[in-house]
Amino acid sequence: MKRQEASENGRTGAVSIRSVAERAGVSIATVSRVLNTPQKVSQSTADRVRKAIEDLEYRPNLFAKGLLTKRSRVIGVSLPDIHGEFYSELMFALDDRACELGYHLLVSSNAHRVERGPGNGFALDLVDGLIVMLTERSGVDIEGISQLSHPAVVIGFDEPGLEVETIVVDNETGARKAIEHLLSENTPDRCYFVGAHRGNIDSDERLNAFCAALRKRGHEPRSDQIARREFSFDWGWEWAEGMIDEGRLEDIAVFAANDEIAIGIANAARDRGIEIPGSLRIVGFDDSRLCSLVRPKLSSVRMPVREIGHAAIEAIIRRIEEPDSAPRHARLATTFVQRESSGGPRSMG
Amino acid sequence: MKRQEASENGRTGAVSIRSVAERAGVSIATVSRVLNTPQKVSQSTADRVRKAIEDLEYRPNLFAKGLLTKRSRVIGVSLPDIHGEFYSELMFALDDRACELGYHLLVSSNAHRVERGPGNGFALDLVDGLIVMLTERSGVDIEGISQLSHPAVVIGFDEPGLEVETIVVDNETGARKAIEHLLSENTPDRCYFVGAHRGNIDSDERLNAFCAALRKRGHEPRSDQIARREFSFDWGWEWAEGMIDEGRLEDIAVFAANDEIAIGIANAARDRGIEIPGSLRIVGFDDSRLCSLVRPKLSSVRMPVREIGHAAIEAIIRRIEEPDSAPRHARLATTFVQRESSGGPRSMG
DNA sequence: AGGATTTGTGTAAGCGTTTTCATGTGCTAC
DNA sequence: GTAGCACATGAAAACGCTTACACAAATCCT
Repeated sequence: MKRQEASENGRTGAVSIRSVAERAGVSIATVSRVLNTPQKVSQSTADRVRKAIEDLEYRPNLFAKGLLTKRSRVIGVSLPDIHGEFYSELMFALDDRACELGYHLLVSSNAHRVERGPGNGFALDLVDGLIVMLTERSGVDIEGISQLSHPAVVIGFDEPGLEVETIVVDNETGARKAIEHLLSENTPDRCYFVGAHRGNIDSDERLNAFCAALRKRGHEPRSDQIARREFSFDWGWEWAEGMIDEGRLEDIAVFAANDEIAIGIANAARDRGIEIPGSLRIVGFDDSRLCSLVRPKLSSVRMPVREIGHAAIEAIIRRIEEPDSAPRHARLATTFVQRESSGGPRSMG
Repeated sequence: MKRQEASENGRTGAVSIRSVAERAGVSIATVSRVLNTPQKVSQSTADRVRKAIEDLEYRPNLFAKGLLTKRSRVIGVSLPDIHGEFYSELMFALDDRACELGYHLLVSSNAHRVERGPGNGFALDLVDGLIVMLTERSGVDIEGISQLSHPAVVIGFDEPGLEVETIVVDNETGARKAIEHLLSENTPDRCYFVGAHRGNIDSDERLNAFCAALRKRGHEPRSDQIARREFSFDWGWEWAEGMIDEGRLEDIAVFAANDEIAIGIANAARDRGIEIPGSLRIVGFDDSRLCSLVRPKLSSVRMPVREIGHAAIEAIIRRIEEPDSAPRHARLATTFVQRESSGGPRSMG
């Protein structure tokens, strides 16, 4: 209705700070102050200005503002090629907290675009800071990230003495609990690890926990107890088929590096009449929604996804607003969630 | 190393178009032309300027640029509270195409923030256009959306004579195929619909297709053949339990409005020893990854998620770049994917 | 060959803000 | 009374870029 009211100012149709100033009978400086430092403006003037702002439906031009302040209240988010529940949960968590704190999210899943170089993609220069999630150890370019002209927070990768803020998940805690649970009924030589390819940070850490637990029981893991390829249902299935063909998928325990692998294995086992958890005990990882959807319900290790998201936003905002504070390094715990697929003493959820 | 080279220009440390101009011995206008309209610049000058740009690692300030051009190459995306595979697939599709076309995504899942009003959230003024996805018929505020000062594209809602560009899924095509498939072995009076609450656009459309198919067979759907609550595993489960208690979950067919509901029903059935697809035939909707993970594999109707994403980006960019073109209205087909849970003649996937 | 055109470049006027500095007003304090 | 001060406001200078306009040099036409 009163949209795009022609400003007395003439020229451009858009309503600018100038139109507001004229309507309120003050200078543009005062309008600006009402918006940014109201305490510097008398009550009566402020009211008049606010009225004008409302009448005109004035909204400050963010480009002009950004030009001066070098701030956009936009956070760049670069996620790896992860799918499903994890992705959406993380995004919601990021978005949640960002909104709460008055920031916005500029996302690019195509992580490669973090690279700089004029002309190219990531509107790197629009954002106030960058959240980068990593899953692979290789091609990390942590150096590059920490030398960006913007503050950055890295999710998923940590290393002593890193200059950027980091947030990692402590795969070890939950994994150990899970494996010990398996070891309560299976001997170490009958426990298996099925994960993603070497180089995947999480898979590797989970494997480390696996090996450590076995060694603690005095058993050096044999190479055939460890299988690695990818985080997929098919890989789990295929591995299980192989094991079954060799008659080795019985009376063992499997620690899968994620839920999809675990379910692949479980499905193959069931199709071949192997009882879970009777003959085959399985634990997955991620505690995705899948766990309660499949039968038997899958024991798993919970990732604190929401917490990661919240922490990442808080971290990046801290770095944006207090660039000189020392970068922190957070480590969030994982927790074992026992369900049906691993049998054992107390059963829940 | 050569980061933040002090510009001969003095003042600010950052490298601006001015530093480049000085280094290349040209005016800033020429630098700008090299970047934006190279054909207006002689080859030799252009080379010199490009060299300077490279040396200085110059990157144009997007705020200044936006201030003039009123363009940011950023697209706002507002998604409803959807989770899981669908969300991530859609985001990837959007991101993919957006990147390809040189745009970026500013997302806000908290859709409410589309509302305008000064001071508040959505960096509405930074974006060149807006993609809004809707799932509920109520509170649509389509008017509001079409009156925004930016071009907009609506996903999921269409209505004759709408001023905004729209992209919807044709629930009907796939749904009809699915129901006809069920009707090939079950009589219309033994077919059930389990969906989300009235008002959810997709659930309602799927229900319509369900009713239409039954009527075409000369059967007016009884109210007990239709159950609605929400898109959740638990709802499916609960509904199935109720049916089982009344001894009515046998020798029937169920068309669930999404996969989660379907799986809830299937799990409840299996726990109670009802054979699928022997005694109970089920079809879900969405063709999510879940379908192949559960046993029996779930027949479903595929949503063209990638296509939606791509179409949305292309649409919004068209509206941004040719604001005067007539808004289009796309309707993307859904397709029935037969698996195990619905039995029937040919079995695949 | 001389004017008309084209081509390449520079000058300068903004774009809509924030912010420094100067100015003016009305106080308090001597 | 007037020096001193706090407070509210305005004028104007940036911020880094695009682009209309002006102008010189090179190119074209008859």
